[in-house]
This record gives sequence, C-alpha cells and structure tokens, in this order.
Amino acid sequence: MSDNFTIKEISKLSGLSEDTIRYYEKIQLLPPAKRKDNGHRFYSSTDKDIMSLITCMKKTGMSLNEMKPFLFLSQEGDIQLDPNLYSLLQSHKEKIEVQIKGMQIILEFINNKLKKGEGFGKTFYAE
Amino acid sequence: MSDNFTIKEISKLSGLSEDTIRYYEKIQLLPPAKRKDNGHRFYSSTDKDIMSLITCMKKTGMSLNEMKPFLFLSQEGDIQLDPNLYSLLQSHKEKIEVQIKGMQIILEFINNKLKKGEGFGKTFYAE
DNA sequence: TCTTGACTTGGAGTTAACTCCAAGTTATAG
DNA sequence: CTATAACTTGGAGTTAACTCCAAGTCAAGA
Repeated sequence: MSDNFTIKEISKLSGLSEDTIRYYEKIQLLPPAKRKDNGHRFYSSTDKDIMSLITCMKKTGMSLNEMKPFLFLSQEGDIQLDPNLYSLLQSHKEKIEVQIKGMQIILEFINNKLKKGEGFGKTFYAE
Repeated sequence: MSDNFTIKEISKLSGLSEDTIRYYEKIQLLPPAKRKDNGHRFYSSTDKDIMSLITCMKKTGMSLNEMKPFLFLSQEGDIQLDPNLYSLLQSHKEKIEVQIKGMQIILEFINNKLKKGEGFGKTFYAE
C-alpha cells in the first residue's frame, strides 16, 4: 500500500508542481516526506490521496490555512472526541452550503443570459 | 432609480471597504464613479447591485479578472451578438458545475466524518 | 573519470487582492 | 474663523500562494 513515487512522479500524478509540493511540506500542509538513503523524498499513494483532497478543497475556494485542521482530520479517526474540530467542520459545512447556493444563483443568471440576454435586477443578495 | 449614496454609505451597504471600492474602480472592475461638484464619488442602487454581484461571484472562487467580461455582460443586453462572450459564459458555467460537484463531494466527506469518523480512501478524484 | 540528470537546500522574486498612509481639499458646525 | 469630518490622490506595504534560482550532492552511464 505504498507505491514509492519520486517527487517528479507524484507531481505528475497529483498535478501539483514539485515546488508546490515542497512548499506544502514547508508550511506543514503535507506531513514531512519520507526520505530514501540519499535524502531524496519519496511518496506513497496515501500521499497522493492527500494531495487530491487538497486540490479538491482548493477548488471550493478554501485557503491552505483553513485546510490544515481538515487534513489532519482526514487521517485521524474520531472527531467526536474533539469538540473544537467538530464545530469547525460544522461551520465549514455551512460555508460550503452557502457557496453552493451562491453558485447556483450565478448558474441561473448565466442560463438566463445565454437564453434571453436580459439585464440583472435585485436577483443578487448583498452579503 | 438612483439613490445617491456616498462612498461610506455604499461601503456599509455592500460590505466592501471604501479602499476596496476605489481599488475596484482603479482596476476597472467598477465603472468610473459619478462625481458631485466637489469631486466626491456618489453611487446609485445599480452600483450596489454590481457590487453584490461581485461579492457573490467572489464567493464562487472567481478571480477579479475573470469577472470583468462577466460584469460587462450584466449591463449589456444581447450576448447572442458576441460569440466570444457567449462561449466564455458557457465555459464558466461548466467550471462552476464542476466546482459545485467538488463541493458536494466534500460535503459528503464532512457528513461522513461528522457521523462516523472514518478515514478517506479513493473517494477524491485527482484533477 | 567525467558528465548528465534527478534531486537537495535556503532564499529571493512574483502576482493578486487588498490595505494603509500622508498630504491635500472642501463643507459644515460652533 | 477655525476645527472637525468626509472625502480626494498617488503610492507604499502586506498576505497568501506560489515560482524561480543558485549552489550543492549523489548515482549511473560512456
């Protein structure tokens, strides 16, 4: 369950640049990479999964700092034990739901535009 | 249909800071503000609507530059005339749909976490 | 043995999106 | 008339998230 990828390989697999991967390690978004005898980093498919998670979360507009406790969570087991993390997740969930709604509104707006080409009115809510 | 707000007022109404509003004008995200005799900016409720649109689009992770043709669109009438803008909108639509799906996956992940607290597997797609 | 290529490091540079500041102008209230 | 508050400008500074670079190490092939 650990396919031993070089940084170049995991870079291609994950879509993140080598620099970005090292940067993520530096800011502790990724755990310190395992090293070969010569000091070179190597990665497992679990690492790839984490990178995919990061990519996915970034698409939702989450900042790297916001992700940290979240990523920690993905490896730890039981949240129930940590009420802080639990409520953090809850509020994240709500944020994302708001975001999805916002995007659906924009989607509607676009669909209208693509059909008719009318202006916009009070369709958009402030804050 | 133009309630004549000062920059301070529109700032409170829109949630954007005065500096940000001037910045948006500088980078041409907002049209040049109308001026009173003394040179002070003033705004209408249409301006407020545009600002709300910007806020809404930002929530979806769109960059200010990406928004520009979009905002232009919101005031112009018929897109059908401009095939460039039309396809731009189309691809934006698809991007947003992908984003929504990504967020729904994360939402599921969170929901699972909140209940059981299990690890994550191949649930997340790369790129 | 020498060269090539894949990696290592620390640190500097870049871009987007603000955010702050100093210096100046104008309108109103006391 | 003067102080205060609300605005103006241009430009400098900040933060996040990279991105690039120079100098060095190490292993394998000609």
